[in-house]
Amino acid sequence: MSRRVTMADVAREAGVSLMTVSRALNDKDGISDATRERIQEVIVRLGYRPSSIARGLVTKRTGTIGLVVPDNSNPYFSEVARGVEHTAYANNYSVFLCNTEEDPEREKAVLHSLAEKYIDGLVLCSSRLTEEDLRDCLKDFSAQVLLNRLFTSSSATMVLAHDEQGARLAIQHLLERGHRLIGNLAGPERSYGGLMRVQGYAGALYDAGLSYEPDWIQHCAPTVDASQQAAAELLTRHPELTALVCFNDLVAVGALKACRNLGIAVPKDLAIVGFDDIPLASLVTPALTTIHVQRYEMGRLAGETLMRQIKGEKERSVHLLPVTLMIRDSAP
Amino acid sequence: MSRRVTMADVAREAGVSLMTVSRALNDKDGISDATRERIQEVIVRLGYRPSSIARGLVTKRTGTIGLVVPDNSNPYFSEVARGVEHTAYANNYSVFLCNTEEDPEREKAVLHSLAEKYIDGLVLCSSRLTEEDLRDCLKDFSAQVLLNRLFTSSSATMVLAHDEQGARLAIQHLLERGHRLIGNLAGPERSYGGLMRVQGYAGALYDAGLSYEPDWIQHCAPTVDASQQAAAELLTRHPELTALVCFNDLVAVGALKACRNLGIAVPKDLAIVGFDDIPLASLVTPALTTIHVQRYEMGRLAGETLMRQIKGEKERSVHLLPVTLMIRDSAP
DNA sequence: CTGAAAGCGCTAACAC
DNA sequence: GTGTTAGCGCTTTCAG
Repeated sequence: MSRRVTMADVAREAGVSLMTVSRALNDKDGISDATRERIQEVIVRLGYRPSSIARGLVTKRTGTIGLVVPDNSNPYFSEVARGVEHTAYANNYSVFLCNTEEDPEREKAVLHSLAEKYIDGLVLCSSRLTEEDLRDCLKDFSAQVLLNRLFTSSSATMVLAHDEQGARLAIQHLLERGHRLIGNLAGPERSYGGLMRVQGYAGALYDAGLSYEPDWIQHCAPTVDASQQAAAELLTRHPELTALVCFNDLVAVGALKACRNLGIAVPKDLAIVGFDDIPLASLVTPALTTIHVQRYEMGRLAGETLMRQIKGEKERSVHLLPVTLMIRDSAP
Repeated sequence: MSRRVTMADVAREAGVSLMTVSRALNDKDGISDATRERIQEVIVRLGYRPSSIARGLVTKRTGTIGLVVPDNSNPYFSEVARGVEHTAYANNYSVFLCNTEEDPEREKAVLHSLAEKYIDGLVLCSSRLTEEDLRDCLKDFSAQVLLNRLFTSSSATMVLAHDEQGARLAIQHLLERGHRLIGNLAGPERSYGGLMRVQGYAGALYDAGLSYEPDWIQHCAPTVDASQQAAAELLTRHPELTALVCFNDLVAVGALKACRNLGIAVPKDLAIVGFDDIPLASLVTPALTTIHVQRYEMGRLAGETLMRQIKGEKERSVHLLPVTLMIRDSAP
């Protein structure tokens, strides 16, 4: 590829000045229809592409945003990402996708790299950073939206699923079906969402005048394998449990597998409720009763919110997305 | 956020010239350790971030690549994306992620937008464009890797899964188990991978001295719902079939559901083989026998290949990734 | 070892 | 309607 064609080439070829080309490009007025068309023709003929790099240098706007997620191959985040990307595209923005792989060092690294790219805004998902590190990193960005994490010591805009409410819905559903001994496969110990979900579990039981054994709560990594083992331990330790709420659907599937091994029939012997409603949830057997989280909508909302922020509008700081109970076969 | 700190600020504060700061930044020599450290200190103190925009304008290298996929929420592509992003990160590159949503117009639009961003390279997945449109779009990029599509009239580098071989493995497995009447839920009619998979199906049967009815091949959209309906039609039309190979795992899951409705026992009455081995495959009941495609590795390889291309190395043009048969319960 | 000058491709501000 | 000048923040080239 030889030298790329520049605005100067177009100007020369069309017999006008740089400014006139620039105006034609940006649909500004103060230019006759004739020249506009002539320039347009030259642009097409030469295959000219304006350089958003050069433009960005002068306008201080790059037309790009950053999206940082723990792992794009996790269906939860890939769906969020699609929502963000969709909104960005609709607003003529491009998005940098970065995976942190749950590694705080890597998270800092990608945030620094995004800062050097002079992105116009940032959507940050579920950060592993301490509040201090986070504050330090975020100061490089003028527009930002935090997902799934409440960041108390900042005025950053946040978009959250109503995790606590979701857990409450799950418990209420089980209580209505007569369950009183409800275990909790609670996922990672230090996840903000996980914490809220445990809070909803405890709160719903408390409100019903019931209590739970701390030992009914078992943490585990949010994967099928880790959960399968954790579920086996929990259910062996507490065979009296008649129901299990799970951190998310993957964990619930692990529990399902554990039950199959232990000869526990779901939902007859044990009811299981998941969380998130990823596509998998409706495809396993028995299909999972779970809490539906609007992941695409979450990404979309984060994107829209960010776009408004970039345009300089004031934003309210917390958006709480409602969740709903999906009743399927694992806890009918 | 006030004005961002620039190299000039650092230079002034450190009492040196712009050039010296630039040299310190880029680890060039011709600068004493003392000044280097002093500059480093000032950089940290001021929170200076070099502008990759300004740098890009002069160096013609932006440190960014583009990744275009049909749909990032599809587990196939989200995994490919993770592979690409991982390699990019390891090479200090950032990735623009774009979804085309299978829309050729949108695909052209994102490619144009990426061209204006002056990305250093492009990974393009499974294009819907005609060869002519594609050639036209690709000429804006100096380094490029095409995924899952053979582009005959170009010297572009390509990374492909061995789709035909995969289909052959599936058929051979079924033949070994005595199946002779094998249907094909063949997915979208105009997908390159789909075409190759049908070719493998036909080829393997032909090589075994067997034939198949054209009517045993039924196309459908690659979703669970579309496939469920298509499978029901096919199996009703041809109850003699004893096995079914499917375009991908989602289609296979649709077939599984159709069988459940029709009272067909899998694998006893009908064996089913999927394709891709997405996480879902091992989690449904019965677990899917399927063809494993190394999606992450595909992304990684595409990324590595692109990086070498960017560095100016000559690349061989076609990388064919091997696939393997995963025997599970749907066709033991 | 360090600095001054020029320029990357574009737009903002002001002429004509 | 259109052109001229200056400059965005950096690196390259050439002097010292």
